Amino acid sequence: MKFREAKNKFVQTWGALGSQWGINKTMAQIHALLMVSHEPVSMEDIMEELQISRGNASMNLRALMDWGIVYKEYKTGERREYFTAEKDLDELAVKISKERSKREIKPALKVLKEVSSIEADGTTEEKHFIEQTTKLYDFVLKADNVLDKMTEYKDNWLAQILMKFMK
Amino acid sequence: MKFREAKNKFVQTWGALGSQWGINKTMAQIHALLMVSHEPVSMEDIMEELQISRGNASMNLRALMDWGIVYKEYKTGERREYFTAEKDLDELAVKISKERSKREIKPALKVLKEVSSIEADGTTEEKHFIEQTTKLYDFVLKADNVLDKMTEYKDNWLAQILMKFMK
DNA sequence: AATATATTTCATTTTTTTTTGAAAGTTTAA
DNA sequence: TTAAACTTTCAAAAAAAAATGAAATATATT
Repeated sequence: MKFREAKNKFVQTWGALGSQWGINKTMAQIHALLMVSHEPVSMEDIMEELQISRGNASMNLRALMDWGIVYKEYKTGERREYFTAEKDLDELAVKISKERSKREIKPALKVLKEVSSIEADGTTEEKHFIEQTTKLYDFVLKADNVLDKMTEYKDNWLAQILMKFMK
Repeated sequence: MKFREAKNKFVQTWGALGSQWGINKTMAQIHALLMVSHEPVSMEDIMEELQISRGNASMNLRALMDWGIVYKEYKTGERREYFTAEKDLDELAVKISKERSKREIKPALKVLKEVSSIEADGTTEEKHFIEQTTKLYDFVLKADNVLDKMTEYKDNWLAQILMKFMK
């Protein structure tokens, strides 16, 4: 396999993986492209490589920057904007975790709290509903916290030991 | 908030959360419905509650069973089939993790291995590509393993300590 | 200020994903 | 074997999501 082929395969695979996890294909592909680029890439280059429109490139780059995993760069003497991806994978994981927690998990937790707090009228049906949604709330909260701590302490000694332990 | 309203809100929220994570809305809604039902539910009931077609219900129930998080049950003397969800949340998490790993992470790892194994020709561009995809491979592999171990030992002493530590 | 270069926005189109529903298939029982 | 009760399948339709492209906007240069 040659470089061009490998690069293309990587971009396609990363795009497909994104789709499966609820991230739009092009957004994941742009990210993939920037991740393996050794120097900043212009919007023109991205459009060319991925064969996508200007509007599409613009919108997905904006989304990636909102996620905090792609940065804009300016080259002196050039008007054109360039882009780079966060290349530190620990940092990338932290940012993705934080964003997904903020955008999706936290709001879901709020709803779980609400619906598990209704007054029980005594029927088995309602009691079971409350019990189950309460358990779910506790579980999701715990998972969210573990993830938070794992990313927070990603490179301190405790985490290192834990990681080794778990290998 | 009354029971009916709360139940509906929960089902809608779970459906939306599913969408955001690449699981089709109806599939997540059926799962939500079964999770909070104190007794087995028939396909007829699911169609009625979620206002969906027979084909849709059938296909998504099949998918949920393929994931191993919904079970079929037979009531003696009845021909109709009933369904229940896995209600143990630890077990649920384990099954979802395992399936996603098998279906999505493992194949992605295979590709990462491939593309990071091309012959470098010496250009900075190619060297950077190989370096970055290799790092990504190692990272994804490590994350996949940590998740695997976490779910495997979910209720043994070591995990308990780790969990406490991380709280 | 006028021009040139570049980016963003968003109504419309295209693509992808999901849903429907009716025919085919299966199972149980008389 | 036939019929009744129920489930699955899948081509077609509908809905949802993503992409396009041209006008509007922004920014730098002369």
